[in-house]
Amino acid sequence: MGLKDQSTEAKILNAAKEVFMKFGLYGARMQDIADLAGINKALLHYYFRNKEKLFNAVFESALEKYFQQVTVMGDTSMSVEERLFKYVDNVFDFFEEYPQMTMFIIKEVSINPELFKQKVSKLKENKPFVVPMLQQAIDNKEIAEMDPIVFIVNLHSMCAYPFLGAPLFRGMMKNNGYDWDQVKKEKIKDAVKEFISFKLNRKDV
Amino acid sequence: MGLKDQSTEAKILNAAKEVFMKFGLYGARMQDIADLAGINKALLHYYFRNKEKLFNAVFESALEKYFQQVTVMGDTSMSVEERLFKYVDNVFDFFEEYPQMTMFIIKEVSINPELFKQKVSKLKENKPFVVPMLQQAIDNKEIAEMDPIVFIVNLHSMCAYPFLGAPLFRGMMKNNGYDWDQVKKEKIKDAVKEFISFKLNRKDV
DNA sequence: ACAGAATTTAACCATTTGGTTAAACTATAA
DNA sequence: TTATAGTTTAACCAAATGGTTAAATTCTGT
Repeated sequence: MGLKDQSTEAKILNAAKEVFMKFGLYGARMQDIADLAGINKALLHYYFRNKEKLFNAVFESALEKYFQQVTVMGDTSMSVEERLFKYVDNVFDFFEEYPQMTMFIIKEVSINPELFKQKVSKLKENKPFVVPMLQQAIDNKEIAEMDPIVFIVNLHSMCAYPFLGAPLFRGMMKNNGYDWDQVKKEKIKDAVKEFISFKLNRKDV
Repeated sequence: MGLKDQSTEAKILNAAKEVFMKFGLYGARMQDIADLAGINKALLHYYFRNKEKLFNAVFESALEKYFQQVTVMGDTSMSVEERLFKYVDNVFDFFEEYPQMTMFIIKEVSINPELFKQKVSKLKENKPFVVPMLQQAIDNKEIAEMDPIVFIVNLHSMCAYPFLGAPLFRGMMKNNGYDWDQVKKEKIKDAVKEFISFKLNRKDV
């Protein structure tokens, strides 16, 4: 590609991201993407030969961003608890910025599981995943006994679902006089951290 | 409608449910629904005049089933903890049977928030929602102090996300030699119940 | 048996959709 | 200036898609 053509290609990718995330591969319309990018269809096909290629570009970028931000946990100088707190902060920041991305990835992988096999393999390789860190801390008696997989899934659930289910929660709470996005921002994260402390420090097993 | 024509209409609805849940309103193809139901397009339009009407039938039925099963909690003869355990059992059963339904409802409401306003109002009216029960138990000092909304959202997150994110979890765990659906079935529910006990019984606040 | 309703089908139709083409415009480097 | 590569557009095209029509078949009660 050229040098200063940042603009048009970026506009296309941003528009495509928005439309694909909302409607998925089959539901998305190339015309809508072109309109949103402020160009016409032919130019769209000039940059990305077809729908599939454009979708792949969007999906890969989404997946990369997702795994990049959702596996970061601070450095080894911190305690396990601090690192998990940091992890939660990262996950929340990510969902705040890209609330639809998780849903998008899940949906598309669910429709076409091949996507996962093809795209994720290369990403996960060199990532310091959370589970080994926990297992090591457990072995060292730094933290309480637990199943690290179950724990990390619980943790991730408590972070992710408030954003995924936001359209429902918003509707349900509005009727009861609550503002869901307010509750989410102010209270959920604290509750998650409380859960972490509980699980790491409990003495009985 | 007729009397014994259960069959065709039911076949259509089942097929439509499957296709709409997978691809959403815009992504779904009427031809695919007809094929899956084993009939042709014209018959499809004979039963449901158009795509929108068919979608509404599916969506309403999904929403109804969802709220029906996800608000049931056993009777008042049980303790709060028992009722919440029962609630978790119900939620798990529901997700086991209709793993895609939550995602479907969230997605469609997210695309068209009007859907929620229109369809949910009538359903939520006469349902004994979880929050008031908790608030009352807190007031009576039966259970520990807590924010019932945050609690119920945490709880629901821990139940729902393992099913919603299953396509991702499956992929990620398979590489590490775990079987996600096994883990989910055997361990997650127990962890959720443990969480309930922790929150209800803790003395420090 | 038979009239009328419900059910089913094949053949169509108009619009939408993904994609192409060829021509025009713009920057740029020699 | 001018040849060249990169960029943009309007006009098209074939296939897919939602939807219709009219005729044929099956079911129903009388």
